[in-house]
Amino acid sequence: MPSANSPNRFVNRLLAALPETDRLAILTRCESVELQVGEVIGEPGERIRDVYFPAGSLVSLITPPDDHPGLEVWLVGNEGMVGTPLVLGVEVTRLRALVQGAGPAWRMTAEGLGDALRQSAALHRTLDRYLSVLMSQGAQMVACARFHVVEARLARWLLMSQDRAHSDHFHVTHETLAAMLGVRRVGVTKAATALQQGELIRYRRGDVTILDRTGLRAAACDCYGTAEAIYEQLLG
Amino acid sequence: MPSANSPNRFVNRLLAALPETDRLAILTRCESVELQVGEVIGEPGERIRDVYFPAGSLVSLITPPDDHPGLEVWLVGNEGMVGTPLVLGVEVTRLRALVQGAGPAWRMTAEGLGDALRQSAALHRTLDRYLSVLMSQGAQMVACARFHVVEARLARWLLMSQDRAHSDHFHVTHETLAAMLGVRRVGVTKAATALQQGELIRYRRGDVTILDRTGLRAAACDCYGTAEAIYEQLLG
DNA sequence: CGGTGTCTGTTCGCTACCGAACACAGGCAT
DNA sequence: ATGCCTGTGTTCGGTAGCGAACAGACACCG
Repeated sequence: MPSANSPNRFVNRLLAALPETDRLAILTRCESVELQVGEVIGEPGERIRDVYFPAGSLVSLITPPDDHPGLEVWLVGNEGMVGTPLVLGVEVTRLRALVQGAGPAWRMTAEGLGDALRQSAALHRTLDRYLSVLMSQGAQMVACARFHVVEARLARWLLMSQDRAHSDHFHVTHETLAAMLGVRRVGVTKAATALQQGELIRYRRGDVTILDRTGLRAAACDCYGTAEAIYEQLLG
Repeated sequence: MPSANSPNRFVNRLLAALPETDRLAILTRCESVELQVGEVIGEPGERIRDVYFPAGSLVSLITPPDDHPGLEVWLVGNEGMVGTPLVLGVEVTRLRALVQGAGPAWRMTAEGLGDALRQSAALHRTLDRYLSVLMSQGAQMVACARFHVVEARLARWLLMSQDRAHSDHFHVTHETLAAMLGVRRVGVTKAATALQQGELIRYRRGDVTILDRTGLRAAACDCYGTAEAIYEQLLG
């Protein structure tokens, strides 16, 4: 597991997969930014000004609370991108993009992305495939949110977060997790307590450490493995 | 509300939105087929051979049952298309496509779609927008499956089905509805009984008739209106 | 050093839904 | 008619999660 200052702290897998020339051309259009926890880089109904390719950072895409609390649909780290509607020529989003983990990301303007897509067929192909992955994973999330118990969903979230943040330690409160999973904070506390008693994780005032990744996989729902498999199949 | 043999029984809205010349060129690549209830026109993991543009027919896209019953993610009628991954250059699907309502559809081979996309920028643009709609509606479905009670979700399903089938009468059993909504049959029976007692619908051995559309809208969750609004905003 | 806000733990009664099982009615075939 | 299959209605005990409310524990700050 790479440490916080490992070399691939600045790598985004979508961009890394591109041919050298395309990648360099695209990176010159990008700006390197440091995302901060709690920062909102996209709001439902708003025009998308920039797209982000997270490197060490972690971003939640959340359905806006109509009558319900709110619910994370996708978790985006260095394997993905924020601002996908632009790839399809659509300038608005219906999801809130909330930074969950601080870290670097590559930022590009909407126009920059348009130019890049026109110039690099490889980029276009890669992002199209990524969209396809998101649709499959989204379908999976529907079932996950409907059928799986809080404890399993929490374990899944922690695993995905660890993968994307490239660290076995991160900061997130029960309250925040509850908002992601669409349950009460009490429900998270209960599930987290169980995971801690099973020596799978340790946490203390928002600082979560993953102790036993294998055990956590066993506690998580299959959605974790399935989601990873979908990605690897199309972009691995 | 158009009757079962109304003129737009053979119309697909995605195709209808195209400029005359593009539409005619595309329709020559299409074959008109009659889909039968229960027919499966796509299986998880399989290569997509054909895409379908339903006209009077109705198709459910369902997440495969891993440990759970199974759950409808999208309902596609004459406003949409089946086989969307191909638009993104991906040849496999992870969803089961099950025909819920018999009726006509336009069928095109995978190669035909590829050619059509290359020749008609308008088609490409339209389908890209449609994909964007699906992603937004999918995010909505995650929340709907998680938060809303069976009765509201059933009402929503009936409304969507009515819109897409262009008929206030169709055939679907409680058992089937249970599989769509991811609940037990008993749960559907209970909810359907309530709707029937409220004089919103009538049903008898699988034949459902919608009596009071306005009342049904009130009984349904907001996801109905939201999903329609998303579509209209981008493709209306 | 005490005060204040954040984070976590626990309790209460309540509801929607679950799994399983059984009863019954309409329609079709023999 | 008899029997069978499909579709619907009902019941039972059990559980995961809900809303609300409160209590303790830690951390920072003046």
